[in-house]
Amino acid sequence: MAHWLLKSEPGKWSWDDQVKAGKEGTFWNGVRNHSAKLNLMAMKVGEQAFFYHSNEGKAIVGLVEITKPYYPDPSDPSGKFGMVDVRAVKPLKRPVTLEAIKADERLQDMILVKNSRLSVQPVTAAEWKIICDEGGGV
DNA sequence: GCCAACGTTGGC
DNA sequence: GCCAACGTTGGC
Repeated sequence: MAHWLLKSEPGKWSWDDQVKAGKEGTFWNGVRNHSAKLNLMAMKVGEQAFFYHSNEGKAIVGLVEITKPYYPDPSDPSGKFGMVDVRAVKPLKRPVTLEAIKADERLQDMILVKNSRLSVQPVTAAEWKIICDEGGGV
């Protein structure tokens, strides 16, 4: 089972917004980057992803689950990009900050560290576990 | 098909 | 608010 990391600016779409979207979840749109698109396409229903706040907060704050696989994004005029649906699973007890990730030598290979601009990223099983532990357990 | 110019993202 | 990194666009 693959794991992922989704970034959002809390001013546009925050963890609280995601929680309010409830069990049904909602679409994760706005991706306009081919690397990110490939990652979206690889996602399967039931897989989990970290929810990361960029710019403000700069921390992983919660876990979401994919509820619908890749489908076209109607807000994209080019028709090239798509989206998935996600629902909030649970918040981390303690958010894991970018600072903490950068300070952990085991996490230096994370794309978040190496290519901070990619908005949809894969996370390895090892990284997933370390961050879950760091965040107070799942 | 190359590459310069431009726009956007996101950390600081 | 600044600027570096990256992607995309468009002229040639």
